[in-house]
Parts: sequence; structure tokens; C-alpha cells
Amino acid sequence: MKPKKNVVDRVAQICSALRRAIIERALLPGDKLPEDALGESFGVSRTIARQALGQLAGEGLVNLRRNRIAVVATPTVEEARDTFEIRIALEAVVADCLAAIITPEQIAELRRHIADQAASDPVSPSASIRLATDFHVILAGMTGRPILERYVTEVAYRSGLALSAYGRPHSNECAIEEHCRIVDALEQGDAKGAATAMTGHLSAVADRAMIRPQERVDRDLATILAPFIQN
Amino acid sequence: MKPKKNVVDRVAQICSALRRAIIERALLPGDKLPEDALGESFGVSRTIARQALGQLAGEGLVNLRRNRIAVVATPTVEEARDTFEIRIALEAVVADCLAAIITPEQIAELRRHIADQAASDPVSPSASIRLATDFHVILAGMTGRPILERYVTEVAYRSGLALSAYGRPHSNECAIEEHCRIVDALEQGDAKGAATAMTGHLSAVADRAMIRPQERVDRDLATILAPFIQN
DNA sequence: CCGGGCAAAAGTGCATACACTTGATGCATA
DNA sequence: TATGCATCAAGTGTATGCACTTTTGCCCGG
Repeated sequence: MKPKKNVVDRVAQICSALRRAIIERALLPGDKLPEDALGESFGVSRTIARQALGQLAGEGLVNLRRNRIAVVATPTVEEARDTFEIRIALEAVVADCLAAIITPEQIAELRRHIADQAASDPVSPSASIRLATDFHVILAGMTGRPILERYVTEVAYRSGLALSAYGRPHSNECAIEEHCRIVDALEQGDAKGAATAMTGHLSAVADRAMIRPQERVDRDLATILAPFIQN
Repeated sequence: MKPKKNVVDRVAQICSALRRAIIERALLPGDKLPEDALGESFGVSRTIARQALGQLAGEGLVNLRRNRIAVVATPTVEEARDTFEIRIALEAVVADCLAAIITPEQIAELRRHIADQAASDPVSPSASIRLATDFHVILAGMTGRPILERYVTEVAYRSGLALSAYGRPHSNECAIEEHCRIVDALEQGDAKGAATAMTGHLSAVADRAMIRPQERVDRDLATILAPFIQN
């Protein structure tokens, strides 16, 4: 039995690599994503790379323009704000829903996750950014609501991209402190408090951001992507 | 200048044709969508058809399984419920947001739209189903919030599919009555009332549905699709 | 009449080829 | 030196071909 991968696997793999690269800010808004370079990096043909780009475009992480090289999307400020407002609405639902059903084991898992994040290297924030995003994805997953999880995940990644475009570097301590408060409220079964903590947290993240655009450097795609390619 | 269409145009065209066919219940959950038949119907190669299917799969309207013919998705009851709950949360945001900013012209446009829907043929409900969905999409568009519009649209189509799988035939009068109440509240600038009317309406739609599965007949894809192909 | 298995048909998975578009380069000219 | 234009390289847009998988349908033994 050779575990030959199917399209959705291969495409999905490329997508998640690119998503990670984007929220970790290895790929910045405006970075070019030529199909053949992508295909070469991942060992597939343009066909597959193209499908991945199409999917990411659907998620708002990539911009496609006819006959032009695909680029990492540069959300407008309106889009960035909108993304956060939607995220707040959706994650309030998550918090509210979870307060009623979360188990002690799940609470423990969340605390462990926060601890991991607290332990992550503060000088290279990519890991802590990823873990901070994962925290929200994990929460959404714990609701057991598949569609909710999907949209929260998507909008979380979009937020990450917006922060990459407009955010200041990333404040790990705040995120950790605020994540703790969310978990505390969930542990109490306090739906209202959890929702408030969540919306407060996300508003704070949005407010901390939307400040200054980032400066750009020339960077090599293959080098950027290398650590994201699954072996 | 020949207006040669680009991928996103061609793919998008196929996608919207299929989306419409799905919410109008011309295509039912489980219906097969072979790439070549699709390509032939739309006059494109499998490559393009495949991209469209990939995109629709991302939107949850189509299921892809390796080496298998793509099919119109059959949401589980959990997914259907979840979809409606998310839709309620998002459209409550729409109502709340619109109450503050909607113009008299927009109110008039909405009333005109409702009148169109009221005038639609009651024996063949496809038009009224489409118009009912459009009503929500138009509302979302009036917020001027691009991402919100996008997600509301997507989730509205998903709801339509869920109703196709689990709903009873479709009650036009209820929808019209309830849409009117939403517009009334918006006209008053009553954000709370509009949000309540909206959530009430959507809950009612969800409740009217989720009753019985539909029986199936053998149908021919090309025939179904013909009226959806843009000339 | 009913499985069971095998071969053909139908369909997908993916790479590649080729036409077309765009952007860059360099050269000629003012 | 600056500007315009021609040419070419790089990249996308799409169809097609081939390998592989699933399904279909037929035939045969029971």
C-alpha cells in the first residue's frame, strides 16, 4: 500500500504551509507567489500550486489578478477592521458555547497550550504568533461545531494577515494574560464572562494593531518557504 | 479589444451557475458533478471545471473524495444547525450595523425586492427561493463591509443547501412577511428591533426546516444545467 | 435465479505543452 | 541624459494526454 496523496491532500498541504508562512510573517503582504516557484518548492506541478493559490484566494489570503503573479493579499484597513469585527462576533459565540460544555481535561489542555506559548522564544515571535492563533482555533474546535470551527479558523488567519500588514510587532505577554482570563471564565462556566473576556481580548488585539505599516525588504521565496515544506 | 475571460471569470461563472442551481434545488444533495460533463456544459476543459469544483468544495457546497465523482454536498444535521446558528450571529451584526446607516433609497430598494419576490410564481418556487436568499445578500452588501458580505453570502448559500436537504418545500409568505418586518425596523433605525426580527426570521426558517429528508428522482445533469449557463 | 469475479468503460490525478500577456531590458534617438 | 520602442524572457491561461482508480456490466458457475 503506497499512501499516494490525493489532490486535496497535496493542495491542502501547500495551503497550510503557506497559511503558516503568512501568519508567522515569513511571507508578507505583497510578496509574490509564482506558480512554478511554488510548485518547485513543494515538488509538484503548476497545476497543483495553482489550485492552492485559488483556494487561498478564496480565503482572502492571496490576491489573484489576471496574467499576473499571485501575491500575498494586502487587506485594506476597512477589510482589516471588518475581519476583526466578524471575528469578535464569531468567537463570542465560541466562548458562550464552550462555557456550558467544556471539560476539565480541555481546560488543562488549554492551560498547557498557554504555557507553551509563554515558554516560546520572545526574540523570534513567529512561534508565539502561531501558538496564539492556534489557541483560538483549538477553542473553536472544542465546540464540536464543524462550521463554526472552519470560519473561526479562516477569520483568525485573515486577522493574522491584517496584523502582519498593520500591526505592531506582536505582544506576547498581553495575549497570554488575556488568554488566561478567557480560560478562567470558561472554567467557572461563566458564559457571559468568557464572552466578555474574548471580545475584550480581540478588541485589544485589534487596537494594539492598526498603527503603522511595515517596512519591506527583498527576500527570497525558496528560502522563506524551506522550513514550511513537509518532508 | 476582445474581452477574453480570465480563469477567475470563467471559474467564477461556473461557480455562480452551480450555486444558483443548488439553492434553487435544481441540483440536490448527492447529485453527481463529473468534471467532463460540467466542462462540456460550460464549454471549458476539465481543468476549469475542476477548479470550480475545488472552490465550491471550499464553500461547503460540494464534496470531493479522491478518485470519486464530485457530488453536491449533503450537510449533516449538525452542520445544518451549525450553519444556521452562525448565520444568525452574522446577520444580527448586519441588522445592527444597517439600522444606523441605511438610506431611504435603500429601504425603497428592499421593498421593491420584496415585492418582486411576492410576485414570483408560487408553483415553481425556485425564483422565490433565489430572491429570498438575495434579500439577505443585498442587506449584507448594504453594510459596505466586504468581508461581512462575503461570509453572509457564503453562509446563506450553505443554509440554502441545508434547507434543500432537510427543509420542507419553502414557504414564501412567511419569508415575505418576516422580511417586511426587518425592513420596517431598519427604517425606524431600530437596531435592536431589526436584529431581533432578523434572528427571529432565521430561527423560524431553521425551525420550519430540519423536518424530513427529500425523496430522489433520476435527473440529467446537462438538462438541469442548461438554464444556468450564461450565453 | 443469484452471487462472484473479471474485463471494459468511465472518471479522476496530475504533469506537460503551447498560446497568450505582461513586464523588463536594451538600444536608438532626441 | 532622458525617452520611446522593439524585443525577449518570465509567467499565466487552458487544453490535452497518460496513468491510475473506481464503477459498471457481463459472463459463468452454483
